[in-house]
Amino acid sequence: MSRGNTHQRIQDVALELFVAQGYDKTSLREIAERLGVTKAALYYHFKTKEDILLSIFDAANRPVTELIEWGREQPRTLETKKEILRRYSDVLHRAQPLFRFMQENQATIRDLSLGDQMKKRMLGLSDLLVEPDAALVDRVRAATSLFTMHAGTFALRGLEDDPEERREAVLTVAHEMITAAHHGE
Amino acid sequence: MSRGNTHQRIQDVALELFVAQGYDKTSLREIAERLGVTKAALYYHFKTKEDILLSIFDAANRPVTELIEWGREQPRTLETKKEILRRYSDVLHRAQPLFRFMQENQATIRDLSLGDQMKKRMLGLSDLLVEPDAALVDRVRAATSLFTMHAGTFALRGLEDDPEERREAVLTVAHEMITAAHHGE
Amino acid sequence: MSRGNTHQRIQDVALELFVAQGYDKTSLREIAERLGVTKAALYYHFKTKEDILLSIFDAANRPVTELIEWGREQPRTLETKKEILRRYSDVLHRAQPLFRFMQENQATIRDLSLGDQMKKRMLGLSDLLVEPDAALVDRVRAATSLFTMHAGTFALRGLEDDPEERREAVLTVAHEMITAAHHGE
Amino acid sequence: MSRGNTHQRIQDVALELFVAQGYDKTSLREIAERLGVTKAALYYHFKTKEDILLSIFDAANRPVTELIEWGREQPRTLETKKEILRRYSDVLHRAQPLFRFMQENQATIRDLSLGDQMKKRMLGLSDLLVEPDAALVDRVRAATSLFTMHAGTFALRGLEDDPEERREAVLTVAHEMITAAHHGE
DNA sequence: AATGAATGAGGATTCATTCAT
DNA sequence: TATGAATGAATCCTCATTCAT
Repeated sequence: MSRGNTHQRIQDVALELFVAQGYDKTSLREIAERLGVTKAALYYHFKTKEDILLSIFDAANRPVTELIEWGREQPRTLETKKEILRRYSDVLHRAQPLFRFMQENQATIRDLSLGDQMKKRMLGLSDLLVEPDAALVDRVRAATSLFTMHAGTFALRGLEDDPEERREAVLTVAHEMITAAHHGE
Repeated sequence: MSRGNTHQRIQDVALELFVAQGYDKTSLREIAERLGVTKAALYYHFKTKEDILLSIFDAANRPVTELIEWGREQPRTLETKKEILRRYSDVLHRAQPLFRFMQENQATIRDLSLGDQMKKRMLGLSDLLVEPDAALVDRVRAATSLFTMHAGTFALRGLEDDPEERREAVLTVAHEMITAAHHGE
Repeated sequence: MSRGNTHQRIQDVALELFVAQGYDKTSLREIAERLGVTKAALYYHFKTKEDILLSIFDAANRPVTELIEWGREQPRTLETKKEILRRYSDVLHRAQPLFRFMQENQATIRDLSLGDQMKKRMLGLSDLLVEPDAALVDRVRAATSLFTMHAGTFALRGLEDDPEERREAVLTVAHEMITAAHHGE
Repeated sequence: MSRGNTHQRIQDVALELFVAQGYDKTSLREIAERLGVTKAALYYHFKTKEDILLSIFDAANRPVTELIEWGREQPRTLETKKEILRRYSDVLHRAQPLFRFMQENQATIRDLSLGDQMKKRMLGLSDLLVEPDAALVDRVRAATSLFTMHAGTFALRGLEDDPEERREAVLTVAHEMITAAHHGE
């Protein structure tokens, strides 16, 4: 029953606590206690606290990477762009906790090497949505279509609706933005 | 010239460091050292570390409060809404460091009583931009117009342009969103 | 009664424990407990554990530095060399614990920046005792005269005598060596 | 080819690291990693960390024991004493790393039961070089002749010469000391 | 002959905070 | 208006060691 799943469990509990309290305010003691293991056990599985976080990221980042790769092979039509946003919406919703964590702990992430990784990923996505030499307004539109989806997933929880409905609304707005950006070109 | 302005200087240095490294990773020792005073001196001026942060917020929040109050007295026309976004853009740019800090330290802010304050402020603004019973899409549009401006101020720094130009582009896009939201109603 | 003498007391107790158990095996907890203070108190007075050690060295190294300076201004006669050894013997006996510590913790000292310091000091002394271009045997003799005194102070405690007598015997032998080295030149 | 020689390899790597970094600062993890095995594997071959060190000593100590035994059977002439120093020089140079380790980690060795062992060995050697009831100066001379050789092997590396030449010079000086001690009797 | 998983004890260090002066 | 001295609690991390497999 202890078949290498401790590794997993650490990641799960860690993410849970990181999301609930922030990375800095979550101590390894806490993680260990929740798991019913010693702090030292964590260090058997991960070299550092940062390492735990990185490993979680790696797992959750794969879908985004795949999405970017997929996008690169598509024709750069409006329909493609919409599909990308659709898929990104999916990814976001599937790994909600992680993305919420990223949104709320930017300061921490910045100095954790993750900063660059994330920036690159975002730029990679952006590049699929507008030509780099597009008009400034259009580039803002494209970026905004992405941000809308992030914001819509985490920050708009005030609009206490059926989450699925909200998700669709957000996607609609994002599509509008990308459509405008596309025609601007 | 050093008459009671230590209070000020503490706030300034603190904000600077909070922005640069995050709240959690900034220690009182650091702040004190930069100022050439003792940690204990900080405690003469502020009751706790959190207090320093709160005092900074209070100062920077007044403009937003004023904006909301002003908005409440205006007719709810599209032109008013645009003006609100224009003014909010101003506020954002004038207090950039603080808002950037808020953006990057959401996790910290959340448990610091500031969370609620901020949420209320955002909702206050939102309420000026859409009726609470508007269609979901329109509410998303309104929220997005605000988020766009936040994102545009901090996160879009990759689009290395003349900042003034960028600010205008962002405002343009925000205006588009609020216009759409307004007509949807 | 708490007049800045804690700094002193820390150095004293630390040296005592470092000598008795070695640097690595002496924990800050131990030092603090012996002093009836908190570990944190140590950190108020010294930046790191290494810092405590360094501060002790600085204090004890001054006499050696002075001796070297004095030696540089003397004529390079045999009598001068003997006087140097005599004075060095004094220094050694006055700061016995520290020198014993150095002798027994060379491995530790090596990576603690102290290594170089010590090497330089020994070479400085050596240079007063032989010309750098003297015959190899004579250089060995000079070096040995110094080592004899170190060994004689700490390692020869087996020869359970009156320490003062032993010290004189050691000095005699050292003098013989330096005499031989001097005539060899 | 990997038949039971792991035992050996552990000793080799351990000594190498002990010499390079000191006993305390060398962890079993490090040793294991260098060997490409698990820490647990070390425990298959040795009961404790200390055990590894002891086993290394045992191997290297035999020659000294043999030298002492040989010395006991010889007539106590000056020539014998010189020969003992000559042979000791050999032993020292053959097991340089180990002896260097002992020199630099005396503090550690002291509490590791090795302390007594070493002390006895040194006294055993000493006893071959002077009568226990000789004049104090002569006993100091004898002890010094031994220390010279230790110092000459490790600490005099500053005198960057041909090592073989240096070794001879050191032996010459040691011989002088023992000669003086012999005639003093 | 060796591994994978874990532990318990302890290490140095940092932090926000307090209080007498 | 500040400082000097100190604390208590917590932090991340490392280590030698164990044991079932």
